[in-house]
Amino acid sequence: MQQLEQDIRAALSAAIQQAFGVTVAADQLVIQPTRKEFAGSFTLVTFSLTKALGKGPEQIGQALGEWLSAHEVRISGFNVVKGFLNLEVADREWLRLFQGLVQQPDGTPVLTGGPQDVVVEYSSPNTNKPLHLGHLRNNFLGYSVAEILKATGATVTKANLVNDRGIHICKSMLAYRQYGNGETPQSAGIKGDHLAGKYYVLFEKHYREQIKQLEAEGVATDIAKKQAPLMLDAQTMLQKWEQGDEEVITLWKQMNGWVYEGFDETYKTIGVDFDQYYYESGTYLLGKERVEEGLQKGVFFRKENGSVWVDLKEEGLDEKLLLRADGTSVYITQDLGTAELKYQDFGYDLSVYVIADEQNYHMQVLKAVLKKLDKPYADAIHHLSYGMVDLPSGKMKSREGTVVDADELVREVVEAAKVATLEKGKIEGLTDDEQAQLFHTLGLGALKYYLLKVDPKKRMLFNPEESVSLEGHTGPFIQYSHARIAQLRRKAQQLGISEKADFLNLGDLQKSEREMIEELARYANVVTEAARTFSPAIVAQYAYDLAKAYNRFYAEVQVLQEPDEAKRAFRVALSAQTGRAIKASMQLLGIEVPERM
RNA sequence: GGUUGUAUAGCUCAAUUGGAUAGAGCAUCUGACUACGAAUCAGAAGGUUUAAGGUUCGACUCCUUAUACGACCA
Repeated sequence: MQQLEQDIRAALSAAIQQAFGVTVAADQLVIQPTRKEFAGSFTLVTFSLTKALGKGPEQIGQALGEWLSAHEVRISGFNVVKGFLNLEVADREWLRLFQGLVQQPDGTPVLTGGPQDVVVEYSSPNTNKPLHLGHLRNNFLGYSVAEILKATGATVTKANLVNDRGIHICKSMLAYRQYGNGETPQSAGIKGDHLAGKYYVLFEKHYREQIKQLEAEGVATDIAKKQAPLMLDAQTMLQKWEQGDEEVITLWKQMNGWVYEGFDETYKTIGVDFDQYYYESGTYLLGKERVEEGLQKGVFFRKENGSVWVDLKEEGLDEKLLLRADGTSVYITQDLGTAELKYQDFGYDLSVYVIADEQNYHMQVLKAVLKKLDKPYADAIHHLSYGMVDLPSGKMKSREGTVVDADELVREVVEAAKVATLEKGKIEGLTDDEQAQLFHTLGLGALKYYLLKVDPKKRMLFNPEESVSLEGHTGPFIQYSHARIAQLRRKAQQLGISEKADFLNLGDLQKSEREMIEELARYANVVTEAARTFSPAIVAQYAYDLAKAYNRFYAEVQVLQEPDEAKRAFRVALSAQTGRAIKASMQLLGIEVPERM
């Protein structure tokens, strides 16, 4: 397709030279896909040529159309509508293109000339509570972007930076020590991450009670928040942690260990993985070294109280704190360390951070600080900034208990898929294990597709009912098309129908056949664009377009009943190729496709 | 207060980056299973693209101002 467009551009450029004696570079021409309501596949916008050629847009279209029809065999027809020259590509050319696609092995990279060594950091949870809906968007985005970049031939490392230290973890630990009675995930029968979360909630509850009590005693709210005994205890615990207090460290290791087991289970269930883990406890010291480096280079400065700052006013940002007066690190300190470590480990030419857009400013600062330090990898950093997920009831707020838990949500979507699938009654003959696997594939397919089809940059609304829907613009709609193709191929095999034939001499194509080939031919463009813009939504839209086009084709023409042997083989092959394309696209989204459903 | 993002059909989202009559899904209405899987397909209806100006042959897209909602920085 890309090649075909290049050829058409070149031909148009030549046509302009011949017909008007003016030179216009091929890549300057404005070419776009022809809109559905007109005949043709490629459209030249001739408005932009009127000045250079000194003729009206319609006149130009007519002249170029005639020249191409006469001189370019691949153009079988044309029509001019106002300033648009619509070009029809010969069916034989489409078939040639199709044959090329069929012969391409699965997993052939789409070379884009983009970055080759990439690190994608995503998920990056705190260890004081379990994953929620917002994390799911992050995880699905990160996994998918990594897969998309891989599809362009890049070597991609998926990294997870675990925020395993800080005041929030101490809160869970403190509450556990006070109220836990030695409970463990095993003894309580709950996942480790949920157990930690339980004590975090417990801390918040008692903490709030203490604040209320202080307020009742006449203490001002902001002071009460700082002076509540639980908060003081948590801060003491954090200091002890930084000093390496044995008891605190032991408890910290124990609780984090539980949390990691819980996370691993969730990651496995939702089908994401990581090649490399980083822990903030292991990078914040390295970050402090970077701060020291900046002081020595004279790009950072120390205030009277001993705190370290960087002046980013020239970059359009403010002064930014890098290290507290007491020498303890802040978030950005650790990020400086992690960036350095990642570069040491992988020497990337692109480092993607999948982080919500509430941290846009923070990420700008990080990049600016690394530039101040003259780090070679500063420009390779890309913040994949995604919008937060809202509920119909508004923002998710842990304080108000409106957070949608990831594990629970996954259970619900799988259950919904199970109910719907059993209702359809099309899966007789599958074992219990196979059925369970299928429900999981469908439920997760629905959820992932729902979260990935929206442009990452945009804030999105999570509607629970729509997220488990199996009809319309959904994951299961696409999965269904794949299952139907798989069924068709099984039948074709039973009937001894070959998928191989000489496609080039089939004669005229049906409209739905031609459209199907055009869709299939777009794949490389789609991957290129998705990689360039870090947008799985583009792939999601494409997978839907494929399924939609196939369903139309399927309704309009007969495949197995087609009397002409060559056409029959072609349609089976077209179906098979569509199945491959759907599977490949969905894989880029991290979504499995079933053989039946 | 400063910086920044968003605003498209009743609802949720698109619009190939400045091109044709702004497209899908859901919801509503109509039609298609004794044809290869109806989780499907075909069709109807639904829009002053928040508002007002501006640039352009041409604006949902770019510029200015205003309004609403969000995020961040104090």
